[in-house]
Amino acid sequence: MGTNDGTETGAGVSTTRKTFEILEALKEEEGVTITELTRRTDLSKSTAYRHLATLTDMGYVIERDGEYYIGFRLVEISEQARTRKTGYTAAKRKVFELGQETDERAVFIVEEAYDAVYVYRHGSLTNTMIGKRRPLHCMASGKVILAEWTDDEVDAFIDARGLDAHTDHTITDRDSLYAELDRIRDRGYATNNEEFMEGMGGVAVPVFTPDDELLGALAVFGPASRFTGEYVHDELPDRLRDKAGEIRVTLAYG
Amino acid sequence: MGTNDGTETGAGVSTTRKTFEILEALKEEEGVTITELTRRTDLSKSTAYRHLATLTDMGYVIERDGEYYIGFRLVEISEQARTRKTGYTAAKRKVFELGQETDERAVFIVEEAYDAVYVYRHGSLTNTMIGKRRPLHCMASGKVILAEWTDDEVDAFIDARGLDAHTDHTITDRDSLYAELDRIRDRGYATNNEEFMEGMGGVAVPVFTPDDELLGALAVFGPASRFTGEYVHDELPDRLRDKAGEIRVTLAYG
DNA sequence: AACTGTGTTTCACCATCCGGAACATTGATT
DNA sequence: AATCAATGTTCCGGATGGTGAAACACAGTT
Repeated sequence: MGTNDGTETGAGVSTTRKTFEILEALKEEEGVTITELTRRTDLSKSTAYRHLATLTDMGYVIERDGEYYIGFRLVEISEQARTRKTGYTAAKRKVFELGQETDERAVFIVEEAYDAVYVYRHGSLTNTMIGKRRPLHCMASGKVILAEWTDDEVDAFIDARGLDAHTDHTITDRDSLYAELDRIRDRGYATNNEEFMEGMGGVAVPVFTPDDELLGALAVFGPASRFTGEYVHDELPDRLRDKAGEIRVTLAYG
Repeated sequence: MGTNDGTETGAGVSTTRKTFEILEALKEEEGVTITELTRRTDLSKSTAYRHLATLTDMGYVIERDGEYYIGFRLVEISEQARTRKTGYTAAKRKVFELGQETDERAVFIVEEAYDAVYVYRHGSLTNTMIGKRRPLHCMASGKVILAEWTDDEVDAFIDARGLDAHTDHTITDRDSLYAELDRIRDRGYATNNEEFMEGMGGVAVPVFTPDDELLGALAVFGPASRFTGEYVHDELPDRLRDKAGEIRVTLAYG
């Protein structure tokens, strides 16, 4: 209500915002000292100190040699999101199998608040990526999810988030997106033609529960040079569909 | 300061405590409604409402059909803990290999604030367990970590947390624990003889970085009936040691 | 010994968090 | 339809307690 200038203040508890401002700052670095934190955020030193004291006291933040880290107690809370639906944990195993069998990076992705969120991942050395959020319209997984929505829902998404270009190949207008979604509904799988990042390709299929509720998307991705022809249009979609089906079966029968 | 009765209030930001009281409550259930939350916590309805509004606005909590859930944005933060050290992510892969090769439940465990914390896990259908905390003195993994500590450090742990009995087999006195730790240092691995839960056995080895810093522990566990004889004293320790060594090598050379 | 950069503590002010109660809304029951 | 119960939402005065500036303590450096 009233003027809505610049930064959306949002209603509610501003102290809580400060707390999470600190946690987000701790997330970025390996280990942060108090004064470094005051530099990065616009909190006063005593405020940062008091908040950190509270967080370490509760165990959500760990202090060692004057440096502060995110503690594992937060993992305990956040795991609720990843294990909420039994389908998610079923997908975890399939992601690993996919990664091993195809030798590509494999992920299970879910939509939340109009973002594609990495829930499980396999492949490559680093597995930083989990929890990261990507725009729906320029990911194979995101498009495969959008393809399951009604036109109204897709419209609402476009209105809320827009269709920003990430590369020259990104779909940036409404009609092209609708055409693409139709093609995806036809084929049963989506591809990513360097739409999010130059040189990166991918394939994705939707994952359904036994009662046909959309659970998320299984996807593999890698260098666009390799993701061409029947590999990307036959072999991978088949394999992905198999795994998605296995998740469904797992959910139906123990 | 002053009277320190019952619940340790601790110093700091009490609003933040309320926020996490809510998050912890959301963690327990599949989806919580506001009034249910006020029942479970001793927060007034308007307070709960205001906090939830803030948290959903920031994206840490998701609201659907009047029910509130932990959001994936918390995962993004907490992953910092799990990917902080490259050794952790190296361990992730080895845990999975262990699980597949041995067909037992395999875990990578780390010590934090005198608790054994599950960081990665493989095996069995549910993978709820990640982030969970266990007492150090009655887990194979915990004892293997204690065995790397100095006597003073172990004493401090005992003074702080005690040696509570979880089963008839739990080590509950200081001298027995010291004897056990000596045996572990000798052998290079620890076993769990139904010390945490009746009928459950396990084996663990320490994981070191290239510069001999203790990273955590690799462990497998399962029914005590199967965890006997040379399986638990030769085969599994050998296999675990191999994997721990591979983590070390991975850290040393890409 | 002076100095710079830390972490820690104190303190008075006033922002803002709180809880009760009123209001809105939904859905069930008669 | 109308009543009722249960829940979500908003409002508001009041005091709780979070806040920033500044003082203090401490370490390492020049």
